[in-house]
Amino acid sequence: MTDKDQPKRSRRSSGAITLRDVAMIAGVAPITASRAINTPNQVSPDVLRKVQEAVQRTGYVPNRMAGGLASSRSRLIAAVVPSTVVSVFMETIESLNATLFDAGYQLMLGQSGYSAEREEVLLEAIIGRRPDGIFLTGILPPGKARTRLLASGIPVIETWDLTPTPIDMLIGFSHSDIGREVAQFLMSKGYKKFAIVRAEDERADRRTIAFQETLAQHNLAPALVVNVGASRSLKSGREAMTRLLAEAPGTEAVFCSSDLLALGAMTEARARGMSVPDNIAVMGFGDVPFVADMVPALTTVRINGEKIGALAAHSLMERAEGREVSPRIVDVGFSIIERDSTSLAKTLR
Amino acid sequence: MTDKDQPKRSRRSSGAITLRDVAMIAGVAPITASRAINTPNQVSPDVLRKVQEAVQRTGYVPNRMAGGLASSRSRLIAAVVPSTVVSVFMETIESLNATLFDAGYQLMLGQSGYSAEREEVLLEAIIGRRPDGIFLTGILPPGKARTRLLASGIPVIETWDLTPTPIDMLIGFSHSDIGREVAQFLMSKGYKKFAIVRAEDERADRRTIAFQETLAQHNLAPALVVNVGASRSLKSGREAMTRLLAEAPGTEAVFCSSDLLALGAMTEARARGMSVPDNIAVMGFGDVPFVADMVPALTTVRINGEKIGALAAHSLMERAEGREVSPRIVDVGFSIIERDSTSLAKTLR
DNA sequence: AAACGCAATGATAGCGGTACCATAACAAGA
DNA sequence: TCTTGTTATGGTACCGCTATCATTGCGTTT
Repeated sequence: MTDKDQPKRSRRSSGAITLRDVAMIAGVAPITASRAINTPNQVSPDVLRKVQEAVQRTGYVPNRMAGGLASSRSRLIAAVVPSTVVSVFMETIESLNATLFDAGYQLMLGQSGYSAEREEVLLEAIIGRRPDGIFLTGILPPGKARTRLLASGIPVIETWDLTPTPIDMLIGFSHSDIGREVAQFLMSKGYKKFAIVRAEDERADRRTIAFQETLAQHNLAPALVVNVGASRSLKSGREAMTRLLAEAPGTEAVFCSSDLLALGAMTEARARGMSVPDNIAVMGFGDVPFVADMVPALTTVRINGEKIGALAAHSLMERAEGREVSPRIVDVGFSIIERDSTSLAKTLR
Repeated sequence: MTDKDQPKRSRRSSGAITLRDVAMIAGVAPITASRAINTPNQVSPDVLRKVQEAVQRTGYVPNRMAGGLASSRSRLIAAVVPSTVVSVFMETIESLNATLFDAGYQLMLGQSGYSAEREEVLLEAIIGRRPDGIFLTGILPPGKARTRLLASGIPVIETWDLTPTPIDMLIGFSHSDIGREVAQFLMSKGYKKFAIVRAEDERADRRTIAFQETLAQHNLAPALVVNVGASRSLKSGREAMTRLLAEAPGTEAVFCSSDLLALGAMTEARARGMSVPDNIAVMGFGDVPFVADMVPALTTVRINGEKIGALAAHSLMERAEGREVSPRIVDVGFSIIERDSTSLAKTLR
């Protein structure tokens, strides 16, 4: 009796409670039950109560795949990050996800793994889900993936960078500005001999170039650049510092591509009996939460990842609901957080 | 002409290329085109070629919502994490996602934010998407959410803990074992006066209890326990160390609930002119990548998060494809990684 | 030659919702 | 009293794909 008491259910059915079941129990048409659930103020209080009771009793959970198919609104937003373990990106994802969730959207997560090839397959998989919006960490260079995305008509938001020609929307900041302002900041502290520890990354490239240009404008020698490749680990920072001290022992200040690299540089300096900042100043990028409380506290560049996430969520939802967003390009800027790792070295005072 | 040349397309259509379009161009029935795409060896080489050409020309991307609805297989896996910025969890998510993606599955990410209430809403939203599987960080206590999940019939995998009564499947390790073995390890190094720095968390609780029991079995005084509440930041670690040194100045070794807390404890100790491990030993939990290369390198408990993620992915996919998984409960264990922060203190030698 | 098996293709009917249009009941304005 | 408008409800036809069950054609078997 328990197994066969619903003879009308086709063998294709998933077996779960459907809107039809709820409607039947409530004694209304399926479409009315749908309205009671989605737009309660369009139905009479009596119907509302009956439907809610039926939902309670059955434990009905609407099938969003079906709803999405019927309405061409998936209430799904896709986000692409290079890696999920880099917390500087995940701060943004966390706030993106939280904002979306509160508005009834779900987040799909994709990892591009810093590879263009993988990113293309990923984007195809994403488009197949028909998300209402796509969040990209970084900007998408011209190519097949970009064309696909453009053709899909899905709202896209690129982040973490600035370009005059985004696919659609953009929330970011200028890496050139950062390079320039960091150089100016360090010069203003009295340093004159610089080094840069950087990862192999197009954005780090632009920061480096702007940094060097600024030095040149002030007639200072170019900074020694140590490229650590794809690795952004603390260990790479230590190795970079080792190379740096060998090649340019007189370096007074080091600008690192990430806080972790900076932490590595500081660790190596200390391991060699040097003091930060008394013998060498170190500056990071990202303002990972814990660098504020280390000794010495790290001077770094802070990006408001939370703001990027929340703004992106709102923009995407606006577009998903058919409204236009303006401006399409938002520069959220950055701030240099001055802490103890860049006090003017005693020996130079 | 460009706007009106498809008079048969209903105004409800999303306007995208559909399987029907591809089939028409290839000159076959929609169902044949579907087979050419999904099970190519079921069609003739001639049909296969024509369909592939049509897909190429149109840039067709199958609508997985429709496919999922028709087949009751969404090829979607949902993962729930307390927070996305805690890299110890994200290491698992990264490998889970990578494994799933290679097999054609997508990942949906939800943040429970350590709150039971929010988790319940989240699970309802997840069930609405009809994922083929659900990955949970931690185990779900009895309650409404657990009942719902059980009723949904969706394969569930709980992780990061061990219990004889999982909802469905479980991949984890024993926190009691950790507490015991860490105590034994530290005792074997010659330490006798201990402290524990812990977050407010049921799992930390079990580690603490086992730790204390082990001390008691060896007739040692119980460890001083400093509870830092919900915060797992470096700053909390520093504050905890401050309290600890005030309340139990003779402490020889500290076991911290996370690597970040351990890092904070070490920072504070150093800031007070103490040496780790010469004056006090510190041990962490999690083996975050960078603690191996700090000075001193941190002794910690390593969980193979990557393995948990990959195993979970395979188990969930097995179940999604209708096969059984055994055993249902897997203990992946843990390892104590001995580094420099727990060498026997000089003063005790 | 009849019967059978098998591979390739197609027709049909959903999956579980919502958009769109129709209808009924009743209040308000002319 | 007769429109007209408004509110609440329902009927129908899809959304874009796949499960299921034909059908066709052709080589094999006996």
